Amino acid sequence: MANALPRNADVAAQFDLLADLMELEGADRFRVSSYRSAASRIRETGSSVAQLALDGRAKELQGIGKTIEGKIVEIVEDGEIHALSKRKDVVPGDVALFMRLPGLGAKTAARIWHELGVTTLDELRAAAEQQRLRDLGGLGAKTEERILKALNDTAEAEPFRPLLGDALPALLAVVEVLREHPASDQVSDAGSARRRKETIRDLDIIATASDPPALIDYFTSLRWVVEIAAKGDTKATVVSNDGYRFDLRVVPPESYGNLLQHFTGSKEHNLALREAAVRRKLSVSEYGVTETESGTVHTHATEEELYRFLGYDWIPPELRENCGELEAARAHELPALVELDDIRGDLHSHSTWSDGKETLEVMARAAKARGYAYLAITDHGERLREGRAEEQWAEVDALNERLKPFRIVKGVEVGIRADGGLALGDEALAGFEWVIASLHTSFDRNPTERVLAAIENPNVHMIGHLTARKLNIRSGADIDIERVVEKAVETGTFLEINAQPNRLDLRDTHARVAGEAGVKIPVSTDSHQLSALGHMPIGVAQARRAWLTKEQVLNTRTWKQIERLRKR
DNA sequence: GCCGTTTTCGGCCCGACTGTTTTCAGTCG
Repeated sequence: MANALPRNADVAAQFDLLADLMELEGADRFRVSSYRSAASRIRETGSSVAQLALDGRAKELQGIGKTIEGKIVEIVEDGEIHALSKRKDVVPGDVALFMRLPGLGAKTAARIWHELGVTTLDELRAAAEQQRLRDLGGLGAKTEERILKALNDTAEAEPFRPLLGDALPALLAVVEVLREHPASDQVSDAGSARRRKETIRDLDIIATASDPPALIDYFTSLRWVVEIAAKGDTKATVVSNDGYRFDLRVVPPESYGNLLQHFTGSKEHNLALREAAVRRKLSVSEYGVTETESGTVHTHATEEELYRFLGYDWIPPELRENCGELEAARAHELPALVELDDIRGDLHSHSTWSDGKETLEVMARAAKARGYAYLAITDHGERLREGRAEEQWAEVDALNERLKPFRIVKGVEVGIRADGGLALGDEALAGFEWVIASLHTSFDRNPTERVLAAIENPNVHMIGHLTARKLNIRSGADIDIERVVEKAVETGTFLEINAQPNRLDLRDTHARVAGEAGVKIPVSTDSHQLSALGHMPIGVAQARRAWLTKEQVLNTRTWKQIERLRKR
């Protein structure tokens, strides 16, 4: 196997660090922000940016030009950006960490370093404790306190971000409750949760109201509120008993569109939107759009009006990541994204025949009650040896007779072993109607090669949760998405979006690469219990973030249609 | 350093908050 190329996340980290070090040196702020925006573009790109740079094609990405492409090649060839290696020799290691402390930026960090000679976090703590920071003009007691608090918080820092699948139902429930209050008019979720990003920090709500203080009062007195972090006439922040921070902003109805758009983000989307507007002599803010020359301010009651005023079609929140949606919206070429109602069945689930909590019948009836036409039961192949598969099929046949026209599909999920083989032999697999192959172990052992071998197996219809990542727990196998997608297209193998809240795997960027290449993508829940069937909406949201249409999502079809698309 | 429906040069989002200040720089989202 060839030397693995650096991952996008590692490439991005080098540019972020380079930006930090240059900012500490007082470099031109636009150069610094170029590196930052390149880092974020690299992080959000599905395919290997290192490979793109080697092919001379990284320049095609927004915000990456000749210079940065060259620096990516330096990473591939020498392990590190040359300019970064050079600066690391100049700037003491911890000084860049000063900047990570909240409220402490490059300017202050550089002054602490240069004027006090403080170069480590320990020295910084000592300087704050000994009240030496206030010797610097512009810094006072408050700053010292804040730094000490930040240093203590960092010690127990958890990188944990709540999962969309956990937080979204809570958010939507609060939106619903606020909608029902007599003082409210329009209420919407906003922020990264509205964009259905896989993890979130705060839960944002935007509302208009006939009586804003009444709505704020109601919001802060809901029974699950355990802390009111802030409360004013138009804005409040509360913490719920399950630890989520909810932010409610009540805004004037005439600029509801402007504010909802602003607070939905993303930052990158808004930045690009505003830069494009500036070129046309318009200044966009959360309060409206100002004509720079005349000073005339236009407000918009809806997002549709705002986007139309700026020359765009309305952009679904899931697409607002500055990954081509603005250009597409201007050209009226946005895709018609798949919707939850398009889903006709679930192709990945477990029962008590393996590690599921519910019987086959309970799972099937629940799927039927959701309005599905079919459910693939895909218990682990390791548990269906020695005649147990045939026993399960007899039960399936009997149930199908009773539940028709609903259909339980005779499926199986087989592990891809460390040696690249599958947990069941070809003869056993051939008996199933629907075969999923998934990585469950040894994620570091040639994961791409093993997945490619599974894809080449004529009995395997779909690869489950491609990277096997677990959000907040492990980053998942380092899969060469390009090669996997190419092989999947060639063989007619499907690549799943697994809707489990801590998987969402394919991730959005990988699913987009796969979809563009022509892979059909099933969205499935991998349910091990009844409630998990309810994760379909976040799986569909993930598909929407990947720009997928109904046509590109496999299980918007009847089972008969899927049978015809399935490889032989 | 990037980028172009006024530009291959000369620009580069916008506003709120904070702390330390008498008018603003730095930081943040």
